Amino acid sequence: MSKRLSEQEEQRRLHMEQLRQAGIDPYPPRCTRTHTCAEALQLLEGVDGEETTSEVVHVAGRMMSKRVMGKAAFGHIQDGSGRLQFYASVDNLGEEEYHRFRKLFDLGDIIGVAGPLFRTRTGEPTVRAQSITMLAKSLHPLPEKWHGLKDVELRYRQRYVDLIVNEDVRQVFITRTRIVSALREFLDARGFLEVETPILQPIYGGAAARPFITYHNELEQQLYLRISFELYLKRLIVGGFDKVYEIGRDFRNEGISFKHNPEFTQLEFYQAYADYNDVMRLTEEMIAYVAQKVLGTLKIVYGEHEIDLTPPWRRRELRQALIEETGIDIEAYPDAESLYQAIRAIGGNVEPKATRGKLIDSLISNYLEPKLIQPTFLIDYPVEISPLAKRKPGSDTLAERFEGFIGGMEICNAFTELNDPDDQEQRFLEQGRAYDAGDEEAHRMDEDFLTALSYGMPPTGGFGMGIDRLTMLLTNRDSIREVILFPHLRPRPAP
RNA sequence: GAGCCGUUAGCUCAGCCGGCAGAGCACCUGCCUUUUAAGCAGGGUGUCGCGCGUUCGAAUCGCGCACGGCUCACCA
Repeated sequence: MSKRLSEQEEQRRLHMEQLRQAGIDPYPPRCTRTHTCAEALQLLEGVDGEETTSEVVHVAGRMMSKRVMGKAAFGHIQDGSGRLQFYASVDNLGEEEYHRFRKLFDLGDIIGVAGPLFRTRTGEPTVRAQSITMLAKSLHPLPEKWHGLKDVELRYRQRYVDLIVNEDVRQVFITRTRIVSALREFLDARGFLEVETPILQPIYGGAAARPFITYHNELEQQLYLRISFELYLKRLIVGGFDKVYEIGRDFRNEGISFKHNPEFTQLEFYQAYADYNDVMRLTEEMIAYVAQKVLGTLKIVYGEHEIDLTPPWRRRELRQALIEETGIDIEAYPDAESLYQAIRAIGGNVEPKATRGKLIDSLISNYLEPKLIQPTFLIDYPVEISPLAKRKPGSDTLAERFEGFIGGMEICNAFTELNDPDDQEQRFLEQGRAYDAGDEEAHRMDEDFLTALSYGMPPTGGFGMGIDRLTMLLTNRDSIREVILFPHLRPRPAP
């Protein structure tokens, strides 16, 4: 511990030492707490004037302010329920305890305050402290009380400090938890069974992404962190669970951006005897339910937009939407080369060696996605970029797939699941050829999954949604890092 | 991966056509028994991200590096 301490850190360590010399443990094992700050405030509800309640409350929390006026002082403590003012004075505490508080208790310390409640002459509910105890000494000064902590890097690296001083950040993460709860409520109420499937998988699949690779020593086996839950949840549909869902973490070894984190939280659900039309209806109902439950409204503000989540949402055929927005009819360009030329002709900047599927995807993300502010389902995607979706009846080229967009972001992806094992095998083989041709994100062959399908999977509708992005929408945040408690950053450089 | 911007006190930020390191909050000393961004008087506590260079002299100019942010690429 040769780390240089700042003046303020030295000061706090000195205060801690002085407490010890006075026989006070700066980190006592137990404390007395009878009320949270919010519960204490409730006690004064309906009590008029400066009347003092006779009941003594023991509250505890982090000291966030301290205003000393000679022989008396005010301060606030903050716990998980809120803030509460306390009043300390020589009269109530006695000389020794008052001066100990005044000199040795610093902003940020976790303290306990006990005493009756009263209102100050400005009406603020306040604990008249009969005792103030140290519960945990804080050895670092808190960020500035008025501007809070703004440095984005510090906010992410030391999220706990961010949470202490930035109330709006706290609220975002409380909202996030409520969103997840509301999703569970919605699905549980409809008979969905929540399950847990492997995170370590021998073959990754269910999405197009590069995986994280790891290794099990005992099994002498290479394993992948899952990029989706899809293939395992479908095995459960084969097994006879007609409605299943999972909420958990996916891992994709890809770039980081305002809407991408290497690990992110996904909801997937699968419903037997349903198709993508059923799933669309369920989706808009589910999002509306969550917004109503968490925000109390279906009209949300996202950046400069007001978004109305009221069902039904607009359905647009992907092909038609692309014609409207780019003039390009993808059906007229059956191969990568001709589509590439068409995109170049409208001034698009695309990779020359991209596959046709990737070209279509870049059209979607460059020309459609940013414009899809109000909730919209883009429906009927090309089969070649939908290797797990069932073909649309009467079409060789389209699959029964939709993606939901809100606020210019892709929120979810769903389809009528492909349950024909032979067709699925052919799709895997095509994907395998793409992989061999250099597409690292092409889907891998999964024999075990094919075996499962060959036992017979009922017609099924499936759905996947990024919960982080949904949280961004419902909390009006413009970066995924603002809704992930501990986003990934490069290691802090050595000092 | 590329371009642009940023990194100065514990925090929020000035200073940047080279010339003594600054403010507010926080902190320290003193005063103050109903304050709440308490107040009054005094005190600057610093590896100006790191390294190299230019210069009589670098927080300031140049180059390199690190970390972060934004945009783009990538992410069906």
